[in-house]
Amino acid sequence: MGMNPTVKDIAAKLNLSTSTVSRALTDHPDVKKETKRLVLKLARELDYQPNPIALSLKKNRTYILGVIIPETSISFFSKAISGIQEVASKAGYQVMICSSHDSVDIERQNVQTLLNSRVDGLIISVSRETQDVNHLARILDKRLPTVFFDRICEELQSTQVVADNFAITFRATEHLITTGRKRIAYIAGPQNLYNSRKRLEGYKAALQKYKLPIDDDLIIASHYEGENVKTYTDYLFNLNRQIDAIFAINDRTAIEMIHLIKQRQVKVPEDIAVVGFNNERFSAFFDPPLSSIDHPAFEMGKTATELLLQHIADDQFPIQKKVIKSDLIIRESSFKS
Amino acid sequence: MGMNPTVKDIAAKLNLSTSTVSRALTDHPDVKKETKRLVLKLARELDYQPNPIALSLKKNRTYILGVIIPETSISFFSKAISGIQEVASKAGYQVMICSSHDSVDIERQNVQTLLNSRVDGLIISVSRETQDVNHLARILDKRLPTVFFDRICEELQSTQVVADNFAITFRATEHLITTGRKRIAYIAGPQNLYNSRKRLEGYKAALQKYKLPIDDDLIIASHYEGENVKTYTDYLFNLNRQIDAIFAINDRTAIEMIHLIKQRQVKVPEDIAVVGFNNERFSAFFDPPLSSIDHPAFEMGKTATELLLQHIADDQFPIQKKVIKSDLIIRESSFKS
DNA sequence: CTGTTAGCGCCTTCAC
DNA sequence: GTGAAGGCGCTAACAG
Repeated sequence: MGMNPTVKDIAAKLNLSTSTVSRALTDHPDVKKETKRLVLKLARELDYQPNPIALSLKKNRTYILGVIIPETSISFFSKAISGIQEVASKAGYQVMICSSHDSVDIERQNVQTLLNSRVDGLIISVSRETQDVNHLARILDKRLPTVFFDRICEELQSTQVVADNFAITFRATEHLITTGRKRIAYIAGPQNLYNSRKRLEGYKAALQKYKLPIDDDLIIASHYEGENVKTYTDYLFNLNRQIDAIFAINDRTAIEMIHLIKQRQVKVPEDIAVVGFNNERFSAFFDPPLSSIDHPAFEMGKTATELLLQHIADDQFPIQKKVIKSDLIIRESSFKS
Repeated sequence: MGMNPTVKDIAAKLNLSTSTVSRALTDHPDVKKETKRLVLKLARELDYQPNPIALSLKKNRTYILGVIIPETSISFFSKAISGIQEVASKAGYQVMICSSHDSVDIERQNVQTLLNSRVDGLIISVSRETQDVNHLARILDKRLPTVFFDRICEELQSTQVVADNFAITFRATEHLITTGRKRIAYIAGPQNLYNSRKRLEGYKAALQKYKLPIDDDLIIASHYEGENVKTYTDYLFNLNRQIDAIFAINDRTAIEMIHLIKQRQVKVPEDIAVVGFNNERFSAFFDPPLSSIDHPAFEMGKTATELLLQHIADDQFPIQKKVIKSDLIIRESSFKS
């Protein structure tokens, strides 16, 4: 094994004490210029790197941030991770990521794992199953700096970073209404998730504003990644309610629905307008190009991390609720001029 | 701060020495049953968790695996990460991920960062820019267990996990040829990457087998994520070579090309057949559904990690080269029955 | 300016 | 069975 050199090794070769070497290495003023020069020279030659484990033990800080998200391979979260990494690494922090796979049980384990690892702070987006939040409350009790993002827990007093869920679905629904749609189906996410609730509220509020009826039959509570899309689609057509628009909780669902709608010889957007959510990289190239909502994943990750670092630096840093703006991208699936 | 209890704390409360407590906690045989019971009980009450930092310092192992990949948010790599995490966490390892953002300079930093963090092993997929591999050779010199996957370095003597790049492009090209295509354009990845080279070889070999000419004008060396797709497409049409098929290095490029081809009133697959690479989640729902190659990302991540863990457990474990099979998924963009 | 001592939390001889 | 001592690598307080 190419063992790493230690302060002791350097001290021995130079006939110095470890303290002097340590001081020279950390640029302490009380070291003779010549001594410092020698130490630094040898350190470079040996490719000395301070052992972060030893430093952690001493300083009781690991310079590691823990992240708990439902799934690394979901595009929203993988982009958020990019944002988290960017801010963290600039600040000299490492990141340790755990996926809950949308299971509370695994989420509980993740919390335990990261607490055991003595991370300096935590960034969390809760699982789809999370209702009981005791394991999360425990973190806050320990006063470990923590930021929730996207899938937050409203009942927990902590810093949060969310998208403008209500406003953006309101705006997208309004877009459908003002372009002449009247019976707009809504494929909702699981209603225990903060996001999904707020988004559904935005949809309903827009209908109300324009005095359109809220028809519960047209609201489908789906799972996250568009399972059973065929079932929903068949259901909507069998209703015989002459729906003229569909607003889906994610692009995956929207795209599969368009596929199924076209198979029925129904036209998009002429007969049915479709809007998705997430603005996936491919959505612009569909036929027709998919209107969607740009969910600011990268920026949410960045902001969450910035806030977390401030909490770590200052334990008096006040709790914050940050809202990141989403963007409605109108393409041909919802409106053809 | 909710300070974590230590062995010392438990020892003090029980009027025992730290050694005894330590022994009780690690289930050492030389401890009186009653003593052990008391220690375990108190440990549970205080929610004692051993400090992994201290353990690391002692054992000179961190139980952390380092991962260096080009970009967390590219779907292939985010799926590979899932596979890595799955195996690692089952074995009690944490994972520390760094993105090189396809830059050698950042990759060098990543190596340094992870070496400094004293990870127990390393999983690497090199950046697009990586030509000089000194920084990677250094890792092997240190005898740090390391596995390369997908984007490997052929010149480095180390364990590797790759897809059957040659075989699968050969097979896809053969599929195009046997369904009647003769002038097949190929959008290649950067040729310094192992994958891209092997794939291009597979394409050429298939043409040769069927005695079709290799026309360099039809081979375009692109970047990873389909930049300049419009330029390539215009170029191919302006060639006036009557191309009847396109094999693209990724689905993103394939899909955008189909979009552009359709705008020219040219039909897919009747006039031009298209095959992509990666089998993205959306590709089945395009119009027409995209033929693609299923690149076994998750499994490659799993396999790489399993091999790494074996290297860590046994430093005599011999170097391995594993090939994971890809799958050709034929949909309507390449063949309509 | 430099060295000695002590301690971060844990485990592992060695001694009784 | 149990305790005391020492050390993993580093730094900070205390002496000179």
